[in-house]
Amino acid sequence: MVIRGVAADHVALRRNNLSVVLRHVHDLGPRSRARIAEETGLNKATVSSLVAELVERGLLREGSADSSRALGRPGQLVELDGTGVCGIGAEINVEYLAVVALDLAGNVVHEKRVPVDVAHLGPGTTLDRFAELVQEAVEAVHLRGGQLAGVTLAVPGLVEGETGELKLAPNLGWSDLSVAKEMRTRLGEPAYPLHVDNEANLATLAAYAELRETDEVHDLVLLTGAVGVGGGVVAGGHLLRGAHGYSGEVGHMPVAPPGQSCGCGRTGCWETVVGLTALLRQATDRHDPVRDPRLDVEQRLAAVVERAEAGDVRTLSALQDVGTWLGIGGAILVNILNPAVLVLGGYFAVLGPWLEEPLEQALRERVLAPDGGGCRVVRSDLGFGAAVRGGAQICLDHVFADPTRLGES
Amino acid sequence: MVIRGVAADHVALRRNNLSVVLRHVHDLGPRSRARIAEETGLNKATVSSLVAELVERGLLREGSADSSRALGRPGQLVELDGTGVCGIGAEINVEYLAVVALDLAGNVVHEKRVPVDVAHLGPGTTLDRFAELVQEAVEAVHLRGGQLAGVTLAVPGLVEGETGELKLAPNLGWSDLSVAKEMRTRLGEPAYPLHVDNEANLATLAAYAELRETDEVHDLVLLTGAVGVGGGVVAGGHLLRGAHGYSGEVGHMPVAPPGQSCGCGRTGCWETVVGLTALLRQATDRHDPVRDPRLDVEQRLAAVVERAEAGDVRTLSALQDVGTWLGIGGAILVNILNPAVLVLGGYFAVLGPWLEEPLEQALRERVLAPDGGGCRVVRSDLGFGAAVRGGAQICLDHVFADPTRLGES
DNA sequence: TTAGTTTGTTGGATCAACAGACTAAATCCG
DNA sequence: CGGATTTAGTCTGTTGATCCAACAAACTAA
Repeated sequence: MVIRGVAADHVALRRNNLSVVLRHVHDLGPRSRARIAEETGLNKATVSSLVAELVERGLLREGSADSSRALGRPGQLVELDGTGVCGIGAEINVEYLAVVALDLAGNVVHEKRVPVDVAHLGPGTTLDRFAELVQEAVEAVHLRGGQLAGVTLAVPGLVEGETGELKLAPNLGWSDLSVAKEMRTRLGEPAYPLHVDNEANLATLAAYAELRETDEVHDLVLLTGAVGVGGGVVAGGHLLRGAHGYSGEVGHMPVAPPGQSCGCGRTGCWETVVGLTALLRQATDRHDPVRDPRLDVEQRLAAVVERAEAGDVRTLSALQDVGTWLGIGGAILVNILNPAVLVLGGYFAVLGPWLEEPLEQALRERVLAPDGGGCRVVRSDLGFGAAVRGGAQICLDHVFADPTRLGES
Repeated sequence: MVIRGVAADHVALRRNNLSVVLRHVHDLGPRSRARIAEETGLNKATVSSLVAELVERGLLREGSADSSRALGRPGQLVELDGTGVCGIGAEINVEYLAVVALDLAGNVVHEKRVPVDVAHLGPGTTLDRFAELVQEAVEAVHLRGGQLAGVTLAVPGLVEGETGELKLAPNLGWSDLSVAKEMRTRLGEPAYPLHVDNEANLATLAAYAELRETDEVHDLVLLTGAVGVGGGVVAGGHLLRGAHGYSGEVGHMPVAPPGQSCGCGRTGCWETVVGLTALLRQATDRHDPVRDPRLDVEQRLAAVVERAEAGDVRTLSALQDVGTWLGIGGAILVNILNPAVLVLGGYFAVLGPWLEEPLEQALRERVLAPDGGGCRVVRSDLGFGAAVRGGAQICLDHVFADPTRLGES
């Protein structure tokens, strides 16, 4: 179906086919008009017309001649014109602010990350700094002569779907704050679309975009390990947001034996056995510098990796345990959602080599469907920049879905 | 975003708008052409043309004059013509075979249910009987002069999405059986579409269709209580199937203390504390006739209801416990999926009045989002006929999505 | 040089939605 | 009672997008 449930006319038809051609070239790479026609089922003449409009709008451009075919007149390659349009993703997190601008081809146009102690700074000052960071990126995009498709802000907390209000961000100590409104004011009521979304959701979208480049995957679960555990779900090619945007809260599944108390006030939460804190508690002594939360996370993780590589028994045993617990909770998710891929992000990705074996074993044992429901475990290599990429990606997705939206406004 | 935008032409445009008008009349009831035009945004002339084609195809019909408006020429009401098209849903379950035929308006055209001990009978004989049951329904539809949109078979087990093969049905003791193929042979290679789907998934669709009649709900979770526990998820208006169709296996979440051993071979599974067996174990003595699995489930449940109503302390305490455990597992689902509604089906619906209070309390305590993520708990009143209704519904949904498909074939 | 192949464009045909004029059928009001 | 007003639905012509078939262009191979 063209457009789900909405009355359509010539304009919608054209929009749909523009989107089909643009996506086709993006997903499958440069190719001639004739080939696009053959592969999409559109008529050659129609493709010519669509390509002309997309070139006009600065989304496609004519490339070199196609010399790959032996016989006949060679085609003129049509390729994505990345430079014309950019999307921006920006993130507030416990220890840093970050921003990235991607062009339509997915290339990084601008990138910045500053360490910030958000909890100490408070919302007002943090958002001031955050707005400066975003404004820099906006200017960088304009300096390159690109159009801005939109800005998406990632926050580590519950974001109300309709209003974009931040209901609760326990790790920041914030609650009931309209980040969108505050930022719009600070950015001078900008004309471009500005959205707010959950950090794990956006990281999931980034992982999805990356996986799709090589695989035909439309169902995945992302688990990001930090102090807590974040989760995101793509089901049937759509990000699962839930009725009010509060989906993906996997950290507090009551699967662990009552022991350590959790930040949420209960015991037995999953993140008390798979969070970074849990790993370090088990792998190190109290005064081990690796436990020091004032140090940079990446450096502390590097130390753990070093010990694991050196064969340190206590470290390896802790990793084994965390991997198994990861599998116990992961099996719940796989049983409910049957994803094609379980993506490990955050610190799980860094320590993946030691976590995967016990994790996969636990999955095999506990997933009801044969062969673990066919679920693969992969590590995301986007690191801690996944959320900002996903935020920028979501802006670009709007352009791919409706190439006519830009240029007019 | 559509999974993959498909190239569209005039025909697709027309199909889309036919679908829009048909759905509009179905969802919002009889109304004049002028009103349809106003509400959908289509042109008056276009609506006239679309309605004419839908009448031609036997999906809509002209009703009486609309006397509701005070002024001006009264409109001719256009209403759903239920009689023209039917969908059939049929179910194999542990204790019975069932079938229902629904017309486009959702009215029951034919219905039958026969008690059968499937595990004893074995696949061959069971499918023979099942085919007879379906054939009767097909004939009933033809006798009424209706076109058959399709048949969907519900089975209590894991159904592989692509092939429709039944991988594993522990409660039937079946595995790796191509139910679709077997049934097609027995039905004489019929021309109508024949699909196989998981019983809980189809029950979920039925609940979704029912809820949508009154509410704007697009995210829900269904829990059906039987010996085990089945689950189904609708997210963003789409049934969540997972990569291979194995989604919704909620019964084996390891949330219970290790005690009773589960049919899957492990201990601690959710269904060992919320399944019907668990309730009866706690509420009754060993030789209580209510425990006798040879008796009809509905009668045994009626006895439990009677004792609860009479204020029997042991029964009430058991219900309280099951309700709490239902909430503990339910909270996991609500945290992951953030549904607008949690629907209780199967025996949970029957005993709902006693389960809901402890269930809702557990949800409030354990769901991270404020106010339980806004999730309501409701009882389904479809009883054990939910799956067959959902199966018939799914056939009709295809007609609503593409009203041109019928008539031609 | 010529035949064969493939690309991309052109002009006409088709089809569906749209806009506005027009007819139809009711109520309101003098 | 009859004209004004209001709303419904149809009719006619226009617009716009795709498709089709023919054709010119560009290249290879013999």
